[in-house]
Amino acid sequence: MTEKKVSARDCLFKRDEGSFKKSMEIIEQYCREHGLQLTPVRKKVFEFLLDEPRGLGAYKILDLLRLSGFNSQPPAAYRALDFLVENGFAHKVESQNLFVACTKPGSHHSPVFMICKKCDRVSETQSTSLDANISDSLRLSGFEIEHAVIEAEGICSVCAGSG
Amino acid sequence: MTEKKVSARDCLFKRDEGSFKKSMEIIEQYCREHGLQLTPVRKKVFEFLLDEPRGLGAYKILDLLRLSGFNSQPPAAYRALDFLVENGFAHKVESQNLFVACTKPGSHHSPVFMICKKCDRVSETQSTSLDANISDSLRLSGFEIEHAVIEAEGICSVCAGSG
DNA sequence: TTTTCCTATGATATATTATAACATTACTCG
DNA sequence: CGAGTAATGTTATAATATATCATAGGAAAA
Repeated sequence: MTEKKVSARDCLFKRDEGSFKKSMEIIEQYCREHGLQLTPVRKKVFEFLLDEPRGLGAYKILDLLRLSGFNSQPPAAYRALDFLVENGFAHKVESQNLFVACTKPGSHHSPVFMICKKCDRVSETQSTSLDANISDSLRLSGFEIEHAVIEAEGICSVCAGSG
Repeated sequence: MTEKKVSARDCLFKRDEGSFKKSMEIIEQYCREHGLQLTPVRKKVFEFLLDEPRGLGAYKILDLLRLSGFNSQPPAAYRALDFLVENGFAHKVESQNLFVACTKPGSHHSPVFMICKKCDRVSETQSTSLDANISDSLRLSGFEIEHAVIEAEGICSVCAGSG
């Protein structure tokens, strides 16, 4: 109950510089190709998200923007987030009111999240079979899915192993 | 785009008095058997939820409580909702910040919701196979699920049929 | 019965999350 | 240039949720 949380810094796997850079390059290219403006604020917010595997709340992002020299108000953060989410560069984790970088930016999909209660890390899986399963199940009942929110809370493999 | 929404009142299937009464009786019995206090506020809130298949926000519930003669403040509504959710009598729909009565009160489970964008109706399914599927998929990746949020947005069969 | 304890509620304040509305800037394109 | 547009700035406020301390009321212990 009073067990101490594993901080992101302590956590075993660390987002390597390689994948970070790659994500940024992917969305830069995607924006060029689709005529989207990856403005400084938007790019910065995406960087924040890439750098924080536990996800970030909108107001935390606002703080970070200000620390980075932007003199922003709440709408600025939400607008940047709207842009990133609409274009498939980020997701909102509904059960936590928190935003994460997409691991497969630019592809529109209904992601599946695993949220670890110990280290707070949010992992996204591209669970095609899972999606298909849900779609099929609900479609049987006559429901036409446009978007699915699937968020599992529990203990990630790293924390389970170390606990 | 500008299509008019189907109001709950117009909607085809209507919660019949029978199931309403049954749900209330079920939780009354459950509370008796488990030594839980189904106080007036808690009971009233459950009634509100039973009566609104589109779900209710906490502050809407607060309004209804006041209309019913309770002189309540926000914590009163949230406490009643906490009680109902903790004991499996209601659920929170995370993607909508909204609460619904459970269709299988008293059984702890991870429900699956279908939220219709046209009529706003929230339907709960007891998708055991679906749950199992998700659990299996994620467990394969070493994640131990404690709770799953599964919420599908789309068009329900009634609205699809009439549209 | 009086005291104690626990649960629920009352009451006040404030935190957190999110959006509305209108003004301004800056760039493109005719 | 001038009009149109996309993005951002700015102010205000809405909507959702919780912390904290006070009070009440009933059951159980003394």
